[in-house]
Amino acid sequence: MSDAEPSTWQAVRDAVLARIHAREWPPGAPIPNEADLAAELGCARATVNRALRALAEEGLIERRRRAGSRVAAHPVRKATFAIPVIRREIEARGATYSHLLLAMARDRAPTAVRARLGLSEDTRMLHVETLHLADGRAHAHEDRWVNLAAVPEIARADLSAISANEWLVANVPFTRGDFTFAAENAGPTLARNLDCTEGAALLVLERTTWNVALPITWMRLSHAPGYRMHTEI
Amino acid sequence: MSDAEPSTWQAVRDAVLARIHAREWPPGAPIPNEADLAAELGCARATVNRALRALAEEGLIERRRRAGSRVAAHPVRKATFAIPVIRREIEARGATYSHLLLAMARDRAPTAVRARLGLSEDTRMLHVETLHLADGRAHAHEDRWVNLAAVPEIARADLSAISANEWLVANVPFTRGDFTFAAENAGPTLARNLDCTEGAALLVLERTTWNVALPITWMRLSHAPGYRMHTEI
DNA sequence: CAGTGGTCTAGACCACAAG
DNA sequence: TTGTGGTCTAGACCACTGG
Repeated sequence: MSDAEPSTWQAVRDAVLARIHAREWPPGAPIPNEADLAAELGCARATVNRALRALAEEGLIERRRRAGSRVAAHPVRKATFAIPVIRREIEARGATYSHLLLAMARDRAPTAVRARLGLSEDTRMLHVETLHLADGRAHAHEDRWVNLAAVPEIARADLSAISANEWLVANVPFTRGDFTFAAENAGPTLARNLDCTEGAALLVLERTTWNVALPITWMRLSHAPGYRMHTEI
Repeated sequence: MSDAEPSTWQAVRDAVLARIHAREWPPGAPIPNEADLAAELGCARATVNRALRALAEEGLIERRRRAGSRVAAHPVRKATFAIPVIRREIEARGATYSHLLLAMARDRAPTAVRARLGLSEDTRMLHVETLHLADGRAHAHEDRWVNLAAVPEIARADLSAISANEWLVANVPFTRGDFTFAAENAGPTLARNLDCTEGAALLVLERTTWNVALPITWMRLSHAPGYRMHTEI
């Protein structure tokens, strides 16, 4: 039959993958149970389990107790984006990073921001505006509101030396985040900051961050025109 | 000390997570080795391994043989986007899906597309233009080139009944994909197709797909203005 | 109720890279 | 060289859920 005893979970994964790709097990079809597969491939059930779990995490098969495993009918492949510190993202491209602290003040957050964070009207917040530069040219504009009740220490940080982005990543743990990608036309202020024409299409990333149930910060990152976010499967 | 015997890998994961969040093990700090942790928490090393592997996959810790595990200095959290069949994405929002086959013809692909796929100039390709609709309103415009040498059967498919997107997902296995997100201003043609103003900012997704080394298809999906892609960590 | 995946264990060997 | 993670095994029990 197949090759001699795989016995490593990667080999089991590849064997299953091969049958899926060969349409021996077409989309929607059931896969033999772990015990049978283990017997057939000559390895322990735990090894098969490890392989099938990996495939399930990739979205290629679906597993349910008692119901067994089947090939995903609609292979929802998952693309994963790394959300790094902006400085490191820029330096990874071989460019030089710098940033400008455009504004920083305690203020009352706009209703939309408070709603996102689930905060009441009178919560004290810190508003920080930062321009991130790559090789001296505008890379992205960051508009951020920080919940001072959750992170009072940031008021004493020198955000012109370390960007708010990096300070928060290094100093404040978070457990949950919420991301939204959108495309927006540059308004007059953003156009000036990003040194681009008004109306240019910008890739905008909005992020809300919590530590368990405690809202930490809301951020909107507007990238300069031409920015492309890339990933592979 | 800590709570009584976790003994489940999620409990081990949470215990480690708690110490990381409490800065007991700050970013960059080493974590005890698996054997020690297992002894301390009163469980098998395999259980600790399972927990630490999960944390490593999330990007919260870094593991290296012989060097041990340490808390990630720059927690590169990973946001994963599901890339579903467009019809299902729309139906999941409770809207009704439909699509229009705008154009379909054998043609020579533009240089840029051929370059992306690594194909020679005289490769026969199928060009398909599709408009995806949600509740009858334009959702996204799909511009697609399919490598006929890899997928000859698609020439006989009725792409007005099943979108090329869905037909390919159901009928052609792929092993590797390449994604790019960008923001672009709508040109006159796209503006007409998407029923929006010229210059509107569009979220554009480009995707190239291979089966092992065989190029399958290149696609550009331009979403109507206002579309937001969302994910959580 | 019973079959399937989910997990834990104890022990073992291996591969890799830091010192 | 040697400590650390990576993995496999055989056996066991549990949790969930479909019939």
